[in-house]
Amino acid sequence: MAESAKALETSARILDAAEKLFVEHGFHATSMRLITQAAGVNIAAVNYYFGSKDGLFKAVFERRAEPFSQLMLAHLEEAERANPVPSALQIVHAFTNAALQMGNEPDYGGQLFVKLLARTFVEPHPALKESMPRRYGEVSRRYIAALGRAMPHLSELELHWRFHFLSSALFNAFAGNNVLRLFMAQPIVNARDPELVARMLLPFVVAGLNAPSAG
Amino acid sequence: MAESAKALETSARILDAAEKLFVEHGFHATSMRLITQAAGVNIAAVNYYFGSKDGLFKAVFERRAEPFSQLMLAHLEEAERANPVPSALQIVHAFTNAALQMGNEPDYGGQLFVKLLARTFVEPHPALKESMPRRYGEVSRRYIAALGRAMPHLSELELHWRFHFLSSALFNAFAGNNVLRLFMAQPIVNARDPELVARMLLPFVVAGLNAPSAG
DNA sequence: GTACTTTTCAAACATGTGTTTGAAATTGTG
DNA sequence: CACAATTTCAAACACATGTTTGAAAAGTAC
Repeated sequence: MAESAKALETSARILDAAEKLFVEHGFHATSMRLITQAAGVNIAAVNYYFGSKDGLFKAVFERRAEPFSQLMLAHLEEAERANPVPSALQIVHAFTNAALQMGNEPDYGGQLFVKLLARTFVEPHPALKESMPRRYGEVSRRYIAALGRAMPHLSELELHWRFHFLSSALFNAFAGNNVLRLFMAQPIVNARDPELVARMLLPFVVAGLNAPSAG
Repeated sequence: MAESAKALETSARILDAAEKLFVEHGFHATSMRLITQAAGVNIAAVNYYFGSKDGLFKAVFERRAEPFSQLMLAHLEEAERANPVPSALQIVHAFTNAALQMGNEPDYGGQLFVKLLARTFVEPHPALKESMPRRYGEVSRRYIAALGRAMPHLSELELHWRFHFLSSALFNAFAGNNVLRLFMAQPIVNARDPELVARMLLPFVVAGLNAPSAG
């Protein structure tokens, strides 16, 4: 039962390298040899510690998933303590602050997890099908409920749509997926600076949330 | 120089199958054998007609890129004929109508191209680095300019940000990237119906565009 | 019908993939 | 120290990958 410091360090190094490479190139385009080489460990170490490449991906995800969900909840609860019925702006702030804090604290893996989430939206991985809703189901419901109190003119269904658009916008923005870079040779927006993204995005999504019903 | 009907049919079948599979599984997770099997052609046919897998991807993209950019331009120009200074709503309508029309006309490949675009935002392919800005640079500038006339209170930089958020939201929405499906077991939003998506999305993005400056 | 080009095809190519093996090295324990 | 469990490692495994080959088939032109 000896979990030596060295062993912990090895699996952590693998997780760090894999996280970075999965974000950069995606799951399929990242080979085991690339990961283990970047981590400076033997190629067999991944299977030794995580069973398989799929197991590694799941482990990479789960290391950040719980802290981030707790961060999201904590910021929402803080907003609700300050104001029993927080405004759309305050709710979005809770969301973005969670993402920004995740990016700032090195222990949470920088911006990487948010980027990984954004990637996973368009490239879902079977290994997450079960664990993610279990972790984020309640968080999502809490945010949607808060949005419902802030915008009572919207139906339950439309609230879900708004939350859908909100998350999509936030994660894509923070992930730095620069749509314009595909469309224009030299886009003048700098989608890499999270603080700037948050400042630019805020008025957009808050106004979107407060918009009248589609009817 | 004989371009027989059979040859045209073969390359078209490859393009159709590849387009569908690239959208479904992404570039790296789609093998040549899967493509050629789905198209009912020999595996060597891809290299014969398109040189390589990368060449095929580029060809898949370029078949739809020009029609879609022309559709986007045509709808914007139509809006500007009806009203010299179209509102944000009318500009977004031009955008969404182009996407919807692309989805409805079978000759344009259904919704597939929009989905492919959305995928390519997070998983850029080197083969498109040059051709896309050449095709969509002017279209983007025209839309941004139109947005600038509709919202004169925004700076050039902030206009680019708004257009960035707008395109991101539109493409992700139409691509059916269901963020909520990763977060909740049974999301009640149906992100697969383009008409419904457009109706739900419209008030959100229009209000977002019209929002006051971030200052 | 013959000569030529274009297209198809099965087979093989070299290389990359995730994974397993079994022994060596290291670490923890009595 | 000696014994056992844990961790590392080079090598090999079986298989999948994109690509190429060279001959057979189909099509075109005179």
